[in-house]
Amino acid sequence: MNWIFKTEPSECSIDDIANAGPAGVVWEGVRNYQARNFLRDDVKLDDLVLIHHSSCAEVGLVGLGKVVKLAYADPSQFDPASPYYFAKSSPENWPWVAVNVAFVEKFHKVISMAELRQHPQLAEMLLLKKGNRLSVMPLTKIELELVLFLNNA
DNA sequence: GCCAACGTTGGC
DNA sequence: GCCAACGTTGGC
Repeated sequence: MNWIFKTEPSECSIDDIANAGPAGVVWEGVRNYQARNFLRDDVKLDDLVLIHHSSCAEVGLVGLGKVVKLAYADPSQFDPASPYYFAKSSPENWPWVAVNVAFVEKFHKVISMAELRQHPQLAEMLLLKKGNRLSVMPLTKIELELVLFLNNA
């Protein structure tokens, strides 16, 4: 499948992913059950991931990554020093998973949500839905291909 | 910083 | 298990 992952660039930007090398970055800190279920059950190796910068000056799609490690226990849930620490997690029983995401490409420009909204083919894109707060969401092949086309347009 | 939308919590 | 109150997300 194909995905959009949201990230705050102050925490993990497309450049950080580019600098992480083939092992990728640890995609940690997902603390929503619906997003967790996608990560755990549906995200597969080599799935392509559009990277979306949120809560920043230039919100939008900034590049492409791919999944290089399947879901495993999110290490941050066990780390009291982490903002993502989850006190109820134990080594035997933990709810939160991480995957690793490696760099594929950085877009020539930030593709804003306003630009995406101009394309009727993207009307059903979850990212554009009102009130959507999922940080991990599926994307159709058509939607992905159109975004990649827009990057080169 | 505003605020709509959604998720979570907790009393009952 | 209902639902009001509260907290968080995240675009604008």
